[in-house]
Amino acid sequence: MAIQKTSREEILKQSAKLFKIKGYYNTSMSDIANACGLLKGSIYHHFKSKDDIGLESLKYIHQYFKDEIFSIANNNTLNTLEKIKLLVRRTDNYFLNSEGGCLLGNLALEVSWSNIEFKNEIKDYFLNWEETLYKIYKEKYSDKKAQELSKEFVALIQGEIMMMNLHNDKDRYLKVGEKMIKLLE
Amino acid sequence: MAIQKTSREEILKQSAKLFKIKGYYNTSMSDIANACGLLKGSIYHHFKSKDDIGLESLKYIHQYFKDEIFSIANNNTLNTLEKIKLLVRRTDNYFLNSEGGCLLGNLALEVSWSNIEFKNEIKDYFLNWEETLYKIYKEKYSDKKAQELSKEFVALIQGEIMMMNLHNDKDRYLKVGEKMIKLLE
Amino acid sequence: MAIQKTSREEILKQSAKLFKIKGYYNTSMSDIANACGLLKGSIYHHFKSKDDIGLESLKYIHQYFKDEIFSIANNNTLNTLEKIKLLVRRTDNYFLNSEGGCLLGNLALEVSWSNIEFKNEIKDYFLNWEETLYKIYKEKYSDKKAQELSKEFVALIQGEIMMMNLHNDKDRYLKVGEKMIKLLE
Amino acid sequence: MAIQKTSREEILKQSAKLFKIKGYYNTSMSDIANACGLLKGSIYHHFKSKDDIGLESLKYIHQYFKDEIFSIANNNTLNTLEKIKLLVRRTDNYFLNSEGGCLLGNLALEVSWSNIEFKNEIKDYFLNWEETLYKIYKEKYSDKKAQELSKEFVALIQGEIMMMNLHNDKDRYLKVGEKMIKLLE
DNA sequence: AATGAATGAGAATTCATTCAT
DNA sequence: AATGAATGAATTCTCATTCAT
Repeated sequence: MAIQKTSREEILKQSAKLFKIKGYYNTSMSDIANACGLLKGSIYHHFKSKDDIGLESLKYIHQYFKDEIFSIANNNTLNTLEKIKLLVRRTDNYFLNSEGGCLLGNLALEVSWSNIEFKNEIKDYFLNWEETLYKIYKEKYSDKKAQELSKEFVALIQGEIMMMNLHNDKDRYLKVGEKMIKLLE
Repeated sequence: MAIQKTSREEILKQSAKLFKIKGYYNTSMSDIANACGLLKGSIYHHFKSKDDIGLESLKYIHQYFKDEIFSIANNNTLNTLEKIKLLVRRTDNYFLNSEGGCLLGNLALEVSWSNIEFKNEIKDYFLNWEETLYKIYKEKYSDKKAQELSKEFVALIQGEIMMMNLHNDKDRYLKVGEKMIKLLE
Repeated sequence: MAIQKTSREEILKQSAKLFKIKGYYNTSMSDIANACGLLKGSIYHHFKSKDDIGLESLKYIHQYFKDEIFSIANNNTLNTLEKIKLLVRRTDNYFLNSEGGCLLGNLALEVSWSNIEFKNEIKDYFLNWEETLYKIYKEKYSDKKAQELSKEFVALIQGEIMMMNLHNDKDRYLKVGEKMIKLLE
Repeated sequence: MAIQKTSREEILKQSAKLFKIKGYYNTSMSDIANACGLLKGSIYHHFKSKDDIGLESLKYIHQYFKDEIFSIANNNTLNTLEKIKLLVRRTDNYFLNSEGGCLLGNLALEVSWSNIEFKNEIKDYFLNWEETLYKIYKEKYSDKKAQELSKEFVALIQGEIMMMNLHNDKDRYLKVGEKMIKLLE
């Protein structure tokens, strides 16, 4: 997920991982400090609060998706099928290789009630994702159909990630990607 | 003052609601006691720990689904279409009228890593749900197709509940029910 | 230790046993109720507080010693040697057959600082014990020697009970009794 | 406010004192914190639990005895009589000048049933003490007699400390030391 | 006498945060 | 930047006690 540049980034990576697996409220500043090889107090050199880390880690992952995945829709050097294939590959790569699924999705249910900033970041992320798929499906489908497909796939992916976490089985999740591609073949 | 103020079931109802909205770790025993009009300590008369309440509330909602929704698949007085329509109506009724969506789904991502008993209860719930849909779709579709549809709908419903919570918009969620019915018309 | 007459006595027996083994502060009213097959609340029908039970259980065991052991010194049907032998037999019987040693001795160090009534009861018990031995040794030894022997044996017995509890070995404790007898043979 | 207010050792000293006087279960973390001029929570910076403090305080006092008292047996610059005299002086010094008698002895009866680690530390302490006396008495007595004397004195000292605490009278306790010395004159 | 729900104070422990060094 | 001692509020849980039934 990019090379480590700063301690700040390392902290975000480690906390994103912990939040995803253990949940936001169940992850303590000690857990984060431990994971980074720091002491609790030292974290406050980089972030002003736990909520700050929470929001920044959401933004960090969101940015990663923007850079690596959502940008594909605007890549004019690829045709429609190539776009969706690349998108699926990159998405799978993230969700399958990083333990615990989707940070923004996992936190959506836990924190969006209590922290409006978190909720907005998460909403924004999913809207960006829908928009990305919409742009790609628009190349072959009607506006209405593209709208429908993009929204449904985003929801379905989240649902299947939940099931993948529970049942330790990647098959159903992978089927979604295949289905997304098939519709553009 | 030894008059029974609160039943075990009332505590489960209140905590299920709180867990769903605020999350498990972010809900304190004080929150639960407050919601029940009791003092913190009094809760321990009914449950031996917070985890006990957590597990029992999952079981309580799971049982509600078994009784009210999953049982529909075995109701021989209804035809296939009537079954799915009743199931969708009852499901909508629960998810739309109780704030915060689906307890088992919401907690799935937050707690299943840290509490294996919670995870097993949640897995079981989703398997029961899939089985229910499978039985109904089997009446019209092949085994394979019925399997696929049931699993996909369960995941999709969870995904759409997540989106409904985020975007405060019931339309997408309601579309899933319509789609479930249409496939059996 | 006498036949059960009342629930009250049963509660005292059970709490004496628990206090001896677990300590006073580490024994809860629940523990006592459990051991008696009662519920917590029911105990308050018989005793007005935990301290009440504590004090009464000390008195109960003290009374048992008065009746069964300390009275031996005044029994004119026995000669000196018979007295000490009976006393040792009865003492051994109590300390070896009831788990955990000597209630009054065990609690002496734990509670006498915080509860003056407890402390006085325990002091009285040990003074009665010393006096008993004194009377017997006076039959053969000088006043001064009898004083010394009685005090030393009481202390030594307590020390050896402590060691018996720790090392699970009755030999050293039993030696004290033998020594007590030998001095009067 | 991050200046070190209290060292680990200071906490051990204060808790050893409190445990000795009030008992282990009757001493709260607040009591300990108060005695150290800290807040409850701050103690956890130094120790991970109350049991941890309990065990470490036992070890701390045990170590003090090893360093200051038990080591005397191996001091080849002293003759037998000098050894026992120094040992008695140092022992008296500890038991008479520190309120409440002997930590390990006081806790022996209260906690050894419920905490096996405590029990083992306490057993070890008394075995070390016996061994120390054994080595010294061996210089003048037979193996068997030395064994007997060492064990008896250790038990007797504990018994007399209990009586000293109860009756507020040091005379009996001091007699034990005199007796220990007389046997080597 | 016994029950069992409720109380309220207090227990041990955790946690986010601060700050002098 | 990092440390680590300290804070103080909050958390889970326990306990002795009360009292209507």
